[in-house]
Amino acid sequence: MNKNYHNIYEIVKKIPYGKVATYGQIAALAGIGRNARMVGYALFSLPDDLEIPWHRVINRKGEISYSPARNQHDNLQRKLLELEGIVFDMNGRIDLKNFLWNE
DNA sequence: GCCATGACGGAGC
DNA sequence: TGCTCCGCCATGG
Repeated sequence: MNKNYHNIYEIVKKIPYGKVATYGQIAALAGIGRNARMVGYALFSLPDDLEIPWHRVINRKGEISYSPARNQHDNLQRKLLELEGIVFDMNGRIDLKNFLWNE
């Protein structure tokens, strides 16, 4: 467990209600810019118990990305986001223009 | 220690 | 926007 990983969690927790952030954005803010993949790794190994809004973290396309292992929870993340007022288009994507978190 | 894999991102087409 | 290729690098076999 690195300090950077800790930063990732801290940053994800800072994402405001009704907003989303991309992996690259999180990585940049955590000081590990190029390691967007590590952000995904970190979140993947994250227990659901903690109060970390992992569902507000998406890929650059504005779509929810998830591991095959989490496949059964695909609608969970989407549902959580919809509850926050985030709208999905017919392709299941989020309008980053309106919902992307600007620090 | 090498090799394959991966919640990704960006450049090029 | 989509697809492909490449770069980055932690993690596991």
